[in-house]
Amino acid sequence: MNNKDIAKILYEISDILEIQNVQFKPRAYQKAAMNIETLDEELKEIYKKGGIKAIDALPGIGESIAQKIEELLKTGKLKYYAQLKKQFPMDIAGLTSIEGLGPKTAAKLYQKLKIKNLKTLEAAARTHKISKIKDFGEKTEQNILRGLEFLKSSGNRMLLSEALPLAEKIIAELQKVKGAKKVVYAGSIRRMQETIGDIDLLAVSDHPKLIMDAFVGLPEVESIHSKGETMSSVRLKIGRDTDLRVLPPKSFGAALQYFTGDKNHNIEVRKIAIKRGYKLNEYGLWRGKKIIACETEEEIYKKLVMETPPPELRTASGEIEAAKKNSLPKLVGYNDIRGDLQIHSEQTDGSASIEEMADAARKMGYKYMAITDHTKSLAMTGGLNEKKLAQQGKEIDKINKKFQISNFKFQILKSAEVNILKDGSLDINNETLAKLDIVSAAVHSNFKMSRVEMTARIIKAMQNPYLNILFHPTGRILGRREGYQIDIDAVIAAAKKYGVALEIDAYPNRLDLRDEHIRKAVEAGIKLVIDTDSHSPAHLQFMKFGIAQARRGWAKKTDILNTLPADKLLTAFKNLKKK
DNA sequence: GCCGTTTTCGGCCCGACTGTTTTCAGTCG
Repeated sequence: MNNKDIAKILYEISDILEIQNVQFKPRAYQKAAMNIETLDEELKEIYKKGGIKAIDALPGIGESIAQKIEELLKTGKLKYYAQLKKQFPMDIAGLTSIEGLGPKTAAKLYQKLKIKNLKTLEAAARTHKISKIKDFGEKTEQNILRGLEFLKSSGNRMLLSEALPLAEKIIAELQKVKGAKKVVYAGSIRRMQETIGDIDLLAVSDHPKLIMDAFVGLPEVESIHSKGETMSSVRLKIGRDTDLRVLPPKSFGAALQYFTGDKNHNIEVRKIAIKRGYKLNEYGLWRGKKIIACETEEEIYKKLVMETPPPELRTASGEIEAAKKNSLPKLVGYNDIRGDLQIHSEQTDGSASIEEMADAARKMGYKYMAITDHTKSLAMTGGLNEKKLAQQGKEIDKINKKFQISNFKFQILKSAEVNILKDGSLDINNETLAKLDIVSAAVHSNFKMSRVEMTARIIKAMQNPYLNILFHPTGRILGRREGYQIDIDAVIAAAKKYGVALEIDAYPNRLDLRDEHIRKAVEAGIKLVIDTDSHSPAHLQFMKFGIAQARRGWAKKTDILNTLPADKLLTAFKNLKKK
């Protein structure tokens, strides 16, 4: 029984308690489930080490839920859950994945029509049995059928790199509407989360109706979920939902605050407001019937006696406590990066020449970049061997000389994405590695090793005296694969011991390290780099996603080595090795 | 059922929109 299984059961208990109109408990179970999902250690392990006490100590989990987890870990079953399930034996998670269908509706459908899952739901909707139940009608039935179609056609969430340009395009169209003073994105896009469910937009306008009409009439819109004076929700043709809120100009800051933080952040902030005798909603911070702050986010947070957390941090994971103590970190900025340390050329699997990539990097305002082609054991990319790496080095020397003559103040660093073999050795000899400016390495094969073996393999590679950076340390690909099993704490400890920096790979479907790993690395005091893993000039633009990832991991400028000028960067790598 | 800068007891975030009915429950973010 792993964390996912346990969380799923707790979510289901929450839903059933919700159906039974139990007060407060649903939220408690939901919170516990959410916290369990984000743990990076298995409850099984935590229990083995610290027993029920250690489980009880986890946030959102108290005596009662801890006991239930213990029962699940020991027996694989939970009596309390089985009892609840007897009354409501339907697939609640499946049924409630339909937009607009919640646990209570699922319960009614079960009680009236014995609907247990999506299959029986569809059959009932198609034969018009649903519209005949009391409290249900024609529209509800249609909405259920539409929801079923949507589920069949859509995948999970979209990448930030897909959502951001789409949001920007819609914003550009809405800004043309008469009376539109401001249109911005909020929600998970403003937090720069790695994946996005819905797009949340905010507009400020004195003519809300005009902008709402324009919004639901956009060519990208497929259908309208709801349309009101201040809020509308649509489904786009690409199968994604977008919500727009229109507010009076004065409420802009309050609305931005309200619609940026995730649910947990907002709950926490509103609690603080209540404690201080206020009420906080999307129109402002209220004392009684009087608004005392609303125009900017800063004045609202200030009235609550705290700093304004950067949007990327607003997930109730410590930023509120830090903001109260004025101890929020000064995060690495979107303009702090001076060079990109993972770039591929056409000599392996890139699409452009070294010089073309360098031109693109200079246009980004960088002072340097590293060419990191694959090495020989990655046969499918035509990986370079020792001889070809030496040749590439000579070519780089020539281009650098040319740049010097043109007074470009830009340097190409010699590097490589060296393969870590199954036994943890590198596939390029040390003599050749010694001649590179920076040595980076990554795992590209044998992904399915056990956690113990994979961790040992990577740590062995980190012991190589020439290794400077471990690229995309977990190997995960968003929407495709989990990543290999590693003990991230052990890898971080090894990074510290052997003077190796860890990469934050900015490629939109990698974003590897993950935010919580970055945070651990920062706390452990190890150094990081942010690279794009570019295979074409256009990919260099991905840097902002890597920086966002670093920010969500609480990384400061000083934690990120490629915020340094080239000479200091190379010295920093050397110094890491001396320790 | 959880939690603690009001608290080991008494609180627990907030509002808009829909659908189906006539005043609101359910859902969503």
